[in-house]
Amino acid sequence: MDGKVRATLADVAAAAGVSKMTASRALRGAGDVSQKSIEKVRQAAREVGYVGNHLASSLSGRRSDLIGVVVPSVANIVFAEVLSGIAEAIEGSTMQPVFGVTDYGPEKEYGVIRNILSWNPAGLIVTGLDQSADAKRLLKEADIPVVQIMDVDGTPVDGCVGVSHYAAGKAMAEALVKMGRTRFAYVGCGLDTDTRAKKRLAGFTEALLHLGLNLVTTRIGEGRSTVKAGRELTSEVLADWPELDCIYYSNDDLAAGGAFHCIAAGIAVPETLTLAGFNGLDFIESLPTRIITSRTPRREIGKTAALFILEANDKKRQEEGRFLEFTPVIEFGN
Amino acid sequence: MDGKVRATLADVAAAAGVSKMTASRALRGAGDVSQKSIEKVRQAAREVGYVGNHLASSLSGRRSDLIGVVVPSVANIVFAEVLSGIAEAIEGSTMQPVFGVTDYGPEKEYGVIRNILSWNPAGLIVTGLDQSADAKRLLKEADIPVVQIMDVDGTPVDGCVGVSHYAAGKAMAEALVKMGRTRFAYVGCGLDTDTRAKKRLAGFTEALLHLGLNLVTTRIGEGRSTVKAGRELTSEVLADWPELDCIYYSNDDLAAGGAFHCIAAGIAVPETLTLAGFNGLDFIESLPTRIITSRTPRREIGKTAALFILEANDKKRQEEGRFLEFTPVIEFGN
DNA sequence: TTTGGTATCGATACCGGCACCGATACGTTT
DNA sequence: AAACGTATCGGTGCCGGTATCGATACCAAA
Repeated sequence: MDGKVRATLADVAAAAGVSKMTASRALRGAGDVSQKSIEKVRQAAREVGYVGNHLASSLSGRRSDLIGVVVPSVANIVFAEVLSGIAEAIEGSTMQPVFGVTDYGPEKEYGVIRNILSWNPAGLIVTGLDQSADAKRLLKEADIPVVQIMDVDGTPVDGCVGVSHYAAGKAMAEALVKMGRTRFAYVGCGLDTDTRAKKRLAGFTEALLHLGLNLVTTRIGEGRSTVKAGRELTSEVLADWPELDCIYYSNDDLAAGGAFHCIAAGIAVPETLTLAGFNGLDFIESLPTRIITSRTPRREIGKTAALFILEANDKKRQEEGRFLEFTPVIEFGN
Repeated sequence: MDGKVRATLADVAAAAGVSKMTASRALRGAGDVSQKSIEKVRQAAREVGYVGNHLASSLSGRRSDLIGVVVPSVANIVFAEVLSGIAEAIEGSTMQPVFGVTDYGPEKEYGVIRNILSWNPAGLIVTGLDQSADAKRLLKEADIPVVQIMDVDGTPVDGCVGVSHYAAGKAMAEALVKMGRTRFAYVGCGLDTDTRAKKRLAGFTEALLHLGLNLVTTRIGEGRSTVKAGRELTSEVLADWPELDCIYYSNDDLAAGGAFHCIAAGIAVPETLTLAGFNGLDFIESLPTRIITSRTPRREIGKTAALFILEANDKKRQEEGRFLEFTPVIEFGN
């Protein structure tokens, strides 16, 4: 169109016959501009194809329109839904999410947080409460709203939205015992890095103990939690312990794998063997067998966290870090 | 630590007893600095806790370390895996992905692209080849590497990585006919907005026609593609057309729902009824019934697209837009 | 000694916006 | 007519880096 490079505010101002400042004010709806000027500037902006430059305005206005999001993985549908909730919340605003993936690695998490902070984001959403001490210091000194999500078992740096995994594990144990189950196995994957799954397991065994019961066995797989792993681990654990009447999985993916094994092996679920997972993934309810699960409001968590940040940016005063705990609902299927 | 605000390059320079320029060069490994200065500056940076400011360097260096990513949805595991591939590719570089969600809306897509462009990204990855004319103009004039992903049926603006959905639909039809299927139904969701699903359907019916066959019926659901919708639609379509021996779904989620219906209804799959989907989602192979699917390399697509952009940024010369077509592999399960 | 080359460094001028404050125009009050 | 208030606008100076080019020091070559 105009040859080389993108139009700047100066081009718009020149085309409209006003100063840069007036053009700037007109375009972003700041006061002190006549209606006539506003229209002239808008028209000029359209003509030259002005797009604006967030980098410049963020640098100048010492507050960017970027929201940093740090998650352990995006290939996991749970975090994808969190992202989706965040995207929903900032829809309409000029905010844009920029994300980093930690692969459940604390050192990598530190690097990602550092990197994202260097974009001067308006706020930061990070997964979990168990960052390294260095990372927490970074978050504390950042002087922007920080929201830690998914977990509430611990001390948040600032804001916090999530569920108590410890309580979720406990509640599930109690529900299963109430159903008459007594011979439990636990099947999980990647427990060494997934601190939240560990908290659920702790709550689960604690509650069992309280009821005079114990886990018959525990089987921890290598690698990521997948349906396939769940199917294999279930097959293995049942071969060793055929007397089990209930398996608690670290999440729904594994539990679904267990369900598939049972269908293939002709095991009656939930009569002979009861399966329980965590998350309440949507497809669970369409499964041909009943899986018990704790439904977590993943999208709401993302949405709420983003809203916390939007709010904190609106009001000058830096409020106390906001806190919201959701309680997972146990779904028995039907 | 130092009281109010983050340390800047000037602080580092002062602490190291050199000029801003020398500090800048030392920290980013540009030449023309003595080893001694480099160490002094590094030490000083560590002491004052320097984090850098991407906004400033991007504005100054007229090239940012941001990669824009535009996807129709993140709640869909397919695009989540694409993001995962992108994250993997830029791991180690200073690049950071910033993403926008279009919800399959062309106007919203235009807005998102515009918004992301205003961050002066180093490159842009957008889903599909079927943007609005306005959006395409934006992409063309952006003067940065643009990679359109997932689809190759059409004319890319610049780079392109994906699969031919038309060919995938065709290949699936041919494979199913070869297996002896003759009475086909098509079940899909959201066809009005999902242009790639539409291309698969076109290829599928075209191939059937070529083989002297026709779709017995087509059932298009409202809303998003979910396992639940697949189960319901399958139940409905089988009630109306019990003679069907094959259903082609717009994707694997729906097909899995179909499989669950068949398990619950006691229909022999694949003997009585063959089910075919699209995507090759991981959990398909663990299903207790065999579903046929076209496996697409989603993570590779994301990774390759990001690599295209990294490459284009390395070399000064703006090369021809790069192009890579993957061929989906039909998996019959086993 | 003079010349020339290389390695190292710093001053200056931006990048593209926005905050701040002063200037101007015009209508109103006294 | 003088003084004042309000609405509208523009100049200047940064935000925190980097590109560019010139300056300086030091050593080898002529």
